[in-house]
Amino acid sequence: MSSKDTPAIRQSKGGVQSVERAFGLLECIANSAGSATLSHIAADVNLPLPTIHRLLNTLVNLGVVRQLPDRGYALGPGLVRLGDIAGSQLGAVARPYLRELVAELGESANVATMDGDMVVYVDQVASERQMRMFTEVGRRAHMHATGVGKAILAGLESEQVRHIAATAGMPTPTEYSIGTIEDLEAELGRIRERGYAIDEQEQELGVRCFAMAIPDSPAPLAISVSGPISRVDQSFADRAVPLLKDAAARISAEMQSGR
Amino acid sequence: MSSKDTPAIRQSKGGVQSVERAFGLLECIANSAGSATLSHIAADVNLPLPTIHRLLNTLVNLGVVRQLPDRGYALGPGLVRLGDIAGSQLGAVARPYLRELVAELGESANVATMDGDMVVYVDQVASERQMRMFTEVGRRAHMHATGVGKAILAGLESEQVRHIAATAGMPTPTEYSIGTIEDLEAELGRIRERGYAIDEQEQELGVRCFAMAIPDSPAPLAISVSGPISRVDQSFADRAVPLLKDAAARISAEMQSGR
DNA sequence: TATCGAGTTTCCGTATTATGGATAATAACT
DNA sequence: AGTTATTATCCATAATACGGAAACTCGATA
Repeated sequence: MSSKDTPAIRQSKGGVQSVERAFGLLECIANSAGSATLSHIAADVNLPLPTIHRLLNTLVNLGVVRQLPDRGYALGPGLVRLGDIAGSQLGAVARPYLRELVAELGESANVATMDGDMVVYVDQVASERQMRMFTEVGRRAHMHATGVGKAILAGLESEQVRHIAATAGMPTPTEYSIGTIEDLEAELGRIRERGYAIDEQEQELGVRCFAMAIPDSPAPLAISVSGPISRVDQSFADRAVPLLKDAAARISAEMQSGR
Repeated sequence: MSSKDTPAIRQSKGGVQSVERAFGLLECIANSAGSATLSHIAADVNLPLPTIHRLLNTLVNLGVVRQLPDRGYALGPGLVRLGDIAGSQLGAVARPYLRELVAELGESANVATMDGDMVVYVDQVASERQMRMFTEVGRRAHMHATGVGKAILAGLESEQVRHIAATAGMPTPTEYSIGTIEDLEAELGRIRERGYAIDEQEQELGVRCFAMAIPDSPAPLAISVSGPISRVDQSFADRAVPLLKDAAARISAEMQSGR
């Protein structure tokens, strides 16, 4: 698991050193499932102990890191709050359009963004149906195995796609999931051609999903509608695709205008 | 809305200045719904423009802040990731105990923490039932209107409770919700006496919930089980309360030991 | 229970690093 | 086009974070 890839701490030219280091520590703790001890952290990031200790103290005072009774460090509730707000703000623009989609199509709609090498669902409007698709907000999933993920990947360079697949791996949650880079690239080609992605029971058996990337968004973003294959069929697609396209364009426009 | 309370940026003795400032900026952006412009931020936190600009640049490079086409700043996807991990790590300790609760009681179980003046659900184990309680992980709710919230409030000072109620407000989602500080304090008294909180259709009609705070946890934490009033009745309570109590104690113990 | 050692925390002189006034560039407004 | 408000860049200054060394704490071992 712990690959050599640990990028230590990236020092960009005009950046504030201590801030970059602080987030490096957060990343490090995030990667060490549960808690991380001071020396454990010191082994990952390449910094002297006193420096790490001082930074961590600052973060503890800020509430973004908490120190356990055994002196280990873990991410704190302050981050939950910020992350939650960040997610809702990302999703806020899309929310009304998702509502429209749900109202017109009767199936759940989602927005997701790419973070690192995975997709994170940032908002969802659930359908009123009894049996409905449910995706936890904040949930992370592999890009190649989701509609939104593939839609986003289709907008990236081939090189970047390969890098993502390499670092995140390509597990196959179902027998329909894409398992090789070759298959993925072929699929991305089809997506670029037709303008939207289909998740054909690749994430979960019995679930079909139509997804589309938001063009020119500040952060990579995609929307989708999904539901059981019995309801989400060809005639559903005929209705859904134009609506998705329209929604994506309007969300994009609203994002450009800044507000 | 914009009260004088803006604490600017707290400079604690042994803290790293730039890191504290950086998180001050994040807080500021979080409070300004949507985007915040450079000068808008400068008005809130009391810092010269170049300093803010440099810090923001650093944060943008780190991916925790994104800059919109209109040059406004908003929280970025990096925070979604960190917040998500922070939440799941907080919940990770509780997860196995939640599973036990669900297995024994057949209803959904939750963990929530307090962040600022609201509760945030950090994890949930859903029951297998068709009709089940569903709470989105990461969702925030008012303290006074939820079982977990009231359980946490019952462990705080009266003064702090009043402060929270004042800042967050006391909306009443249902006709059963608590609407005044007086009623809330009386209810908290009852909770302290009996040792657990009941949410009696206060959050959503038809839903009853039993909640208990985790004693001596590093961050305020509470667990709960909830379901439709038809199933979650007195006999359910008789079975649930001892189990809740036991689970809370064991989670507490595990948290103390650090791991 | 005494001794040891890994891991953690505090101290403080140093120079590296962030700082912010001044200025230039850019966008918004009239 | 002229003007103002806002944002971005420079760079000399000293304040700030830095990290070597040493004290301390805790847990393990004899």
